[in-house]
Amino acid sequence: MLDDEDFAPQPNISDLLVAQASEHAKLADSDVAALREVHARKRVLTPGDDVVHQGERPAVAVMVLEGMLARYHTLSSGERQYLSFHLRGNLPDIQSLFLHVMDHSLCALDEAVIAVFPHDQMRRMFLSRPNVALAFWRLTLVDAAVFRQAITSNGARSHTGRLAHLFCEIIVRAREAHIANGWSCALPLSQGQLGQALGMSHISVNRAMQWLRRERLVEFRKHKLEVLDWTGLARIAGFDPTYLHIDR
Amino acid sequence: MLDDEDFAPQPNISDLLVAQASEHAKLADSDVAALREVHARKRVLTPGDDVVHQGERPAVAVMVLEGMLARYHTLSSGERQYLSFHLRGNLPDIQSLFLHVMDHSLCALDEAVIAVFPHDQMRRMFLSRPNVALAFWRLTLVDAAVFRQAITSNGARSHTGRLAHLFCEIIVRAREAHIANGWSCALPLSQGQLGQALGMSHISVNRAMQWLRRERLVEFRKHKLEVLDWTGLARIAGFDPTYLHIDR
DNA sequence: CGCAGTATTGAAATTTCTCAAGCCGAGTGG
DNA sequence: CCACTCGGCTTGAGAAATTTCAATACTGCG
Repeated sequence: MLDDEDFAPQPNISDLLVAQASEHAKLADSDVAALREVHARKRVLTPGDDVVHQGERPAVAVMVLEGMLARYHTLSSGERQYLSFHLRGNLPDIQSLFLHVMDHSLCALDEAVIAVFPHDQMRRMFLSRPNVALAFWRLTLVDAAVFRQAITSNGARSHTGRLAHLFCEIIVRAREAHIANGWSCALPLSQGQLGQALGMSHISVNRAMQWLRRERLVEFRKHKLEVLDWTGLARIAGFDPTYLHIDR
Repeated sequence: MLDDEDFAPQPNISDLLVAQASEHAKLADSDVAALREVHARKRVLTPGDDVVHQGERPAVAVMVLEGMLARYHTLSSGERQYLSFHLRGNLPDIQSLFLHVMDHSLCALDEAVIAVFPHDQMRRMFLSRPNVALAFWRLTLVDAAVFRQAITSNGARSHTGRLAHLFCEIIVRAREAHIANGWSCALPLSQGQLGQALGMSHISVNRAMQWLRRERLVEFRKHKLEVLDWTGLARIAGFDPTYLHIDR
């Protein structure tokens, strides 16, 4: 069977991991070498596949290589609340290294490919290479900042504001991860799922979407997001990219 | 002027810091010694005082000694969204060590006392004592888990569910921090502020509160929370303490 | 005592959700 | 190639939840 790499070159796992860490701390050559020592397995997911489930105690952590993953809570009612979305390079369950039982689940939203790292290898590396630990720590801190924004979106923004804000965040992060095409990128979510992320019904999502469309701010069709008017969209969203901490 | 300690013995700063770190990682004697080397300043706050403000680049991090602090976002409209509440022992802006510009503010909710630690001392310690770094890392991960719950509360729970959930979280954390008195503890928030935390109007908070009261689940008067029926409250809230990761 | 901030109440205005139906496009099997 | 189905999108309208507005208590404090 042919590997994807024959068609669309996938980033090398180690390269991506090093790139990710380097965004968050100044690494010495020895740090980079240590990172390259980490042994990863690749895994392909189909839409809806759970990587880990709420309550489990995983022994591995993953990095997104292709496609999109999401974290979500399952309420006792069975209702689902999406918590965050994860693009190439993200490590959406790195916290499981230290928080042993999962307080949420992680699933694939589309056809996705992930790299799987054993916990013990990572832990060993963090103890021997404090710099690397700090890099990944910072990465989890940015995660937390994104959660904070979501609280504010769900708590204080209008429906259109929420949707616009999510679109802003996704496109900025996609561009940052070099998986955007100018001002458009993949966003494999239905309106129903958007509702489960933003705390609104799919009907409300639909109406907010139409408003953004009528104002010629964004286009969203067939799982593809296209920002038509960045300035306008960011204004409606009240979007301030500070919280993504793309500086260091 | 008399020090508070003459009346209500305040925990020693170093002890509290060590206790906090020990909850999250197994520390060697040398780790503890290093922690005790950190030099802290004490600071007293009055209700409403900001410790750091959104946009600033603090050079220090703080730990709560007495009273309660809160993180919050300020929207362009001027509206405020509370993000989290912090009790004795919490380090509510430790992330500022690595995320240099604050994406939110931190304020005192009542008369509060904090310990102030210079960033550079902490950073030095983290590099020389990876174990300690891991302990504080874990602490920020629990923080993130609490944010995730807040997303779900604001997004998917009923009004009474949200209020009940917040109450559950606060009482559990207060008991954990040994600042509760059985099933009651301080909670220096007005109904309006609760609304700004839970994404609902103060009227709705009032009505949810009355419902919880009528059901004899909780009592909340004069900034004091009293849980009358823990099981009932937790059921209404859909509260599962897993996310607080009080295990290790 | 009176002020300021908070809590409470009722009712109208508004938003949001639910329900129900129709539509559209992609994929399937005859 | 077309009819059919399924899922997701769209629309409208009534029901329900929520907010806003307005007025009235209550409380601690100077």
